Order: sequence, then structure tokens, then C-alpha cells
Amino acid sequence: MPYTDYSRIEKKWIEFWDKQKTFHTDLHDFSKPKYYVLDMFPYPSGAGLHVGHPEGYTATDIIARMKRMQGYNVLHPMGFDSFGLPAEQYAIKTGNHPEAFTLKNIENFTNQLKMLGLSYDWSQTVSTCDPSYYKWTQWIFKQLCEAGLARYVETPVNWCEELGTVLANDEIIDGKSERGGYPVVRKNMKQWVIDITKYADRLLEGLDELDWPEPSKVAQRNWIGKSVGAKIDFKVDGTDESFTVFTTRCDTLFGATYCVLAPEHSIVDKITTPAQKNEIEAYKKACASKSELERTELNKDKTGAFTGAYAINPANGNKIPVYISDYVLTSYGTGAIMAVPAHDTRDFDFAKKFNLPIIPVLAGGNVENEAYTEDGLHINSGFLDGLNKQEAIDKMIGWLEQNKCGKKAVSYKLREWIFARQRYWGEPLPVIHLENGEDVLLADDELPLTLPEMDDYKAHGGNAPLENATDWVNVTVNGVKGKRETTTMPGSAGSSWYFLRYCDPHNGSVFADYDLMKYWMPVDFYCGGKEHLVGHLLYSRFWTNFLFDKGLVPCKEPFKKLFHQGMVLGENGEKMSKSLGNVINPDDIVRDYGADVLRMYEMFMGPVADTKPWNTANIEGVKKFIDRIYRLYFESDVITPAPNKNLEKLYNQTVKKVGEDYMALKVNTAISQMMIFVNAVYKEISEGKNFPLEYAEGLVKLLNPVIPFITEEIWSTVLGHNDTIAYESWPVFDESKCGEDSFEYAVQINSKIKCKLSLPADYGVKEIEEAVKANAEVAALINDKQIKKLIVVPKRLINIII
RNA sequence: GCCGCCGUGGCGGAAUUGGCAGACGCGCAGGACUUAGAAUCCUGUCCGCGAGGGUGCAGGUUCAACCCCUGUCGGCGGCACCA
Repeated sequence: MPYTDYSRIEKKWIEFWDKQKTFHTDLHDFSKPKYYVLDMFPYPSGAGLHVGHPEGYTATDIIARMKRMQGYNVLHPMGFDSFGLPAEQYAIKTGNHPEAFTLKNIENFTNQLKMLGLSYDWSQTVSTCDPSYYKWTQWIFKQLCEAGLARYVETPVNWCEELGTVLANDEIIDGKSERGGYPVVRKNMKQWVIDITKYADRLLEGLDELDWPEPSKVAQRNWIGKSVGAKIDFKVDGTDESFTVFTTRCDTLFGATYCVLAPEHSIVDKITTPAQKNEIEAYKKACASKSELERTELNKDKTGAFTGAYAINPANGNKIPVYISDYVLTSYGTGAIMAVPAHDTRDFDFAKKFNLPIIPVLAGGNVENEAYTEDGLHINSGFLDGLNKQEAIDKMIGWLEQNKCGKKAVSYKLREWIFARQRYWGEPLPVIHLENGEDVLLADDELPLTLPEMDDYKAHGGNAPLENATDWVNVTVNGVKGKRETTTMPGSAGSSWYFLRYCDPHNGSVFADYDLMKYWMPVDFYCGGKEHLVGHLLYSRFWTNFLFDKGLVPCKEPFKKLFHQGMVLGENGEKMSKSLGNVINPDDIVRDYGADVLRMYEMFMGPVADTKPWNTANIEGVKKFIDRIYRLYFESDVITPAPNKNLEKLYNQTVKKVGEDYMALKVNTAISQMMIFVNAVYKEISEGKNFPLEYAEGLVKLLNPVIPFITEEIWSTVLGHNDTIAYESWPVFDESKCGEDSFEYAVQINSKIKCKLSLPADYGVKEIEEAVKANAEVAALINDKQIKKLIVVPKRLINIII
């Protein structure tokens, strides 16, 4: 059966597209409106593609193909986020270079992607581990250094002994490393950080103008975590020392009955009284050795130690004790809090444990057994008594500023971006630490700083693997001896600007030409998983904003419209995983059914945005539909130029719906509409009618974005065209031919459907009312009851209340 | 604990966003073609014999609720002492 063997057709068109450079984008051609549609580039893992990849890639491919046909200049590139831990682990295990392994995987991925008929321009691809690419990653890092945003500082980090590296927060799950599940501890280390918090407000404001899913905006806002409050200074009684706390509820200051400092707070040693010294030291030690896991596990039970010092509550002059506790974090606010146990659950727990006074300052609760965290008018609060929350906050801020012991302040959850990994397989930082204590950046013409060849990729002790490359590490700058920085950049470095590089991927003198970016940026449609919301998507926005400020990029925001494809679950409704044995390999599906079937099936499963289970049985249904299309064109001779009025309306409706649904990535309903149309064509044929050439060509064009192989084959073989269908003009519809002439109204009596009534579609309310009243069937149903109300909605329904 | 998403036939999913619930497909049943099967082509298919009842459950708003509101149960994802 010829129509079940699509592999010949698919092979033919892959070669054709390659040879003809069908999908090559001339980046310098500004003659048409542009459309930049981008997938988040993959990490080229050794396992190859899984079925989740083709879902997102087919979705964007549909948009790219449609936009080309609609006359846009389309940039639809693909590349590889190719630095990363798996290649390094492979290198450690086998002693081979991670690059060779990575390049092999990239080749494999590329072949798999080509096999799927994705219309990427493979001559303009990008790979983050390519020195000609990471040269510019290093260059951008330099710009960040020069702007004072990248700094070499002592910071607490998540250290994983087993992996021998620092991990980002999102690489830790339940206090263990995401990879391998090894324990992670906190440790102070001197390393490179980038202060993304300087851009926190910009990143917050920028969200407003973006066409992103609202939940994704919410997630970024929460991650940035801006809180507006006040900083309040507390003097330490009997000393010249003081510390500052951050609070969002300065109005509860009268209820602050003690203060708590983070154990790492710099003032702790200065204020601790001799009598408390041992206790404080012991507690600090205990905290330092606590792993991330222990900290999270113990979050119910409060611990702490008394410094022996007292602070003065500026509102009422009361002497209140100062404690240290690890429930106060150095990394947020000022690392010190005023505790208001009456109205904060954590403070309440701590106060109960250490027997500290609890004074309610908000009316309405009972603070005997738990903190009262609702709102209430102020009590026990001097000049704030009787005020509500906002009034009291405003008044207190005024009072603090007047008395010079505090001021309005903002705090963010967003932390500095730790820009260093103790790994080999990443971009080297272009920095030399000189013996004289100076740190120097490499000159532009010394970039890229490439990775040295090594025999041993494993880290030893707490050192980065690059420490082993002594020839590379030890350098002399103007007679001064120095050592290269041996940590490398995190994975998210290279992926924070790759979308810019696609505008000009081969440029050797600048990361991307400004005019090219001016034309192509921003990305019009960006598709990728939700898991990158707070990492990659935030860092990319930050870098683009930064480069915009430097005048190097023409737009602040890189991704105008964002779309998340949903996850594809296994057939049992659970996440696909090797251990559950429910992994579907796309290669197998392509081999057994063909790429068109895989593409269409993945689109027909449900809306691209939804999480949905795989269902092999349903593939058969899609295959049948494609077979049906094949037979319609190849085995029937009903395609003639003559018009066929019977199909006119449905054809126009189909063109309209398919275009709309593709853009919204509700491809499933677009496909079902085309099934309806094909069914109607078959019906015409069975009645001896023809399939008009215009509609036959239109349908092939509508189908092409989803099933490019078979439609190219039909376009050339059956419809006799010499060139690719890819740039043929998109079918147009006539709105006036989409509507029905008549509408079948459901007639409800007391909101229950009783009968149907067919009326002309252009009838207004008045005409419908008259027709209803005149209708005998309706009259019989009403009997002779009184009509209390008559609700008529044209093209919807009729409801008669009696 | 907090934030976000989702609950519709035997299954994947539709429903013009407040207007005939179940489009389209799978599966199933019946028929045609066939010596027979496969493939293909028709027809039927939410439950109930029926009046009716149905969108996780219980309420509410409305002439009208899968859709909006309140509460509740269940599943998924993210964050986690953020002052």
C-alpha cells in the first residue's frame, strides 16, 4: 500500500529542502515585515530527543511556516545550550574530552530535528560551547564588570562536596543536589556574583508591556519579591553600636518585644556580653555546619541564643533583648528583625520557646495561643491608637523620618546571581588574579579565552578542575605574576543572550550587528517550558536590559510573546521516566508512522499549552486522516477547476478557523476543522460532485504547517508545481461567505429546551419575537399561559418565561 | 504553609468565554464491499425504557452557569522561616 510508506517521501523532501536552502533566512533582507519565532534551545543530551521536544518545536514550526506563507520574513533558528554537567561527568568517567561528546550529541540532535521536518535554517545555528560564541559571552561579562554589576566577593554558597561544585538554588531539591541527590551545605566562598537586584525594579516594570501568560508574570513578580516597608535603627543599650531592621509592618513597632539577628550578622560579636559568649559561639557553630536539608527540615522548631545585649525600641524607649536565630536570614532584608510575637507566627513561636513578652498592638485577636495575623485597629501603640493599617504605617514612617531613626525602604527576595561553578565544561571567566591583589580583565583581543586541554577533569579538594591545568592557570601580566580565575560561568550565562546572536550568528567583530538586531529583535514568539521562568527568562531579560542601557541592543525586553508548551506524560498519565518504563521515543514513532503523523498527532493530543498523556491508540486515528488526505489527492480524479457551491461556506469557515487556531496554538481544533472539511469533500465525491482546484490547493496550504512532507509531495506531484509550497501565499477567506443563511434556534420554555425553530440568520430581536409568537408549535407548547418575559438573543437562543 | 494550574462520556479532548454540553478523533456496536480477513466506505454511540438527569462535591447569583461568586474535596507544578 503506497500511502502507508511515507519514509520515501520524507527522505526526498529533507534532501530537497537542504539542497535548495529552502529555509535559509537572508538576515540582511529588510524588505518585508519580520517575524522572529524561537524555541528555547535544548541541552544536547546523550539520550537524544524525547517526545516532549517535538511538541514545542512543531508548534513553533507551524507558526513559522504559516508566517512565511503570509509574506513575513521569518527568523526561525535552532541551536544548542551545550555547556553542562552531563558532558563533564561523562568526561570524568571516560577520560574523553567533553567537547567531542557534546559535538556528537549535537550532530545526533540535528539529524533527529531534520527528520521531523522542522524548518530551521541550519546554516545559521548557534552553540554556546563554541569559542566563537562564548567569546562574546565573556565579552558581555566584561561589560558587566566594567559597569560594576559583576563583583568578586565573599558570599555564602550552596556547596556540594560530592559534585565538587557550587550549586544554584534551582539546582537543589529538598536540600540535596538535583543531580545525584547529594547533600548540600552552606559555605562562604570568594567568587563572582552579578548583582541582578540592581535591575529588580526594571524587571518588574518591564513585565507590564509583555504579552506573557499572566501566571508567568505572577511567578516572576513573586520571585523578584518586592516588599515595601521601612528600615528602623535600634541602638544597643549601653554601647555606641546600633543595627537596622527591615520590616513591612513598622506600624507594629510598639509590639516589638525583642530583636533577632542572623547568626552571621557582623554586629553579633561586638554586642555579645562576656557571660553569653560561649552560648553564642556554640550556636553560631551549630548553624554553620547545618546543611541546607537540616535547615528546611527543622523549620517548625525555633532555636536561638541570647546575646546578653538589649536594644532600645525607638517608639517607647523600652529595653528589649537581642537574640540570634537562624530563622533570620542574612540574605534577606538587613539580616536583622524586630520581633512582634503578637502578630507574627514565627516570632510568636520563638517568644513562647524563650518566654518573651507578647504585647498585642492590633485589636481583634486573642494572642494567648497563637499569633493574630489579621488586620485590626491599633491598640497599645501611643500615637497610632485607633488607626487602621495604612494610616498607621504612613504615620509611623513620618515619625521615624522625623526622629531620624528610620525611613521608608524596599526589599527584594531576588538574590545576587552567583556567576561561578567549580566545573570544567563552562565558559572560562576572562579574569586574572594578580599576586599584588589586583584583579584584571583580559583585553578584548585576548578573547575568547579558551579552555585548556586536560588529562583529568575531576575537581580535587575544594578546587575547581581548572586548577589542575597549571600551565594555563599561571600567567604573568606586565611582569607581575598571577593566576587565572579557575571557576567557569554557570549554564545560564550562554543562554542569556543567544537570541541576540541568531540575528547575526557569524559576526566576528561584534556579538551582533546593531542594525540587524534593530530589525529582528525582539523575539515575536518564544516557546519553552515553564521550568525556565525564574532562571533563564529572568537572566535573559536582565542581560538585554543591561545591554540596552549600554546602547548595544535596541530593545529592553527580548521576548514580546511567551508561550509554554505543556508536558507530555506517559500513557499511564504519569511523568515519563526510565524507571516507570513509560518513555516514548520519537524515533520509533517516525520509523513506524512517519514524521507527519508524529507532528500531527502531537498537535491533535490537545492544546499545546496543556499537560496531556500520550496515547498510542490515537496515533492510528491521525494516521487514518493523513491516509485519507493522501487518497483524496492521489487516488481520486475529482480535482477540477469547476467551482462547487456546496463547499464554499465550509471552505471559508475552515480557512478562517485554521488561521486563528494556529496562532493561538490550538492546533487540535484546527485539525478537527480540517477533518470536517475533508469529510465534507468525501461526501461530495460520493454524490458525484467535484473537489474544486482552488479548495484543493487551499487545503494543502492549510495542512502544510502541520504535515509539511506529504503536502509538499501533493503540491508537486498531484498539483503539478515545480517549487516548494513553503512560500506560496496563505489562503484567504471571505467573511461574508463564512456565515450561515439561517440559524436553528433552540426554543426554551422556562429555560428548558422544548423545540427548534429555524429562522433567517439576519433576523433581529423584533423579527425573531414576531416569528416566535406566530409559530404554531411554540403556541401549542405555551398553551394559553401568560408570557411573562421573552428573551431573544440573535444567533444564540430563545427563552420564553411563562 | 504560601503561590500558580487543572478536575467534562469507556478514552484524548470540544463548547463562539454567561446562551442547544459532549464538536473532532479513538474505542465500541451494526451494516456495505469481500470466499474470508486486512484496508476502505456508510450508520449509531453521555446516562436513563421513560418523564428526566448530567461538566469532582455543596451552596449562591442569573431567564440562562463547564464558564462568575462562596465553601469543600482531589490531582499536578513551583517556592519554602522573605520579616
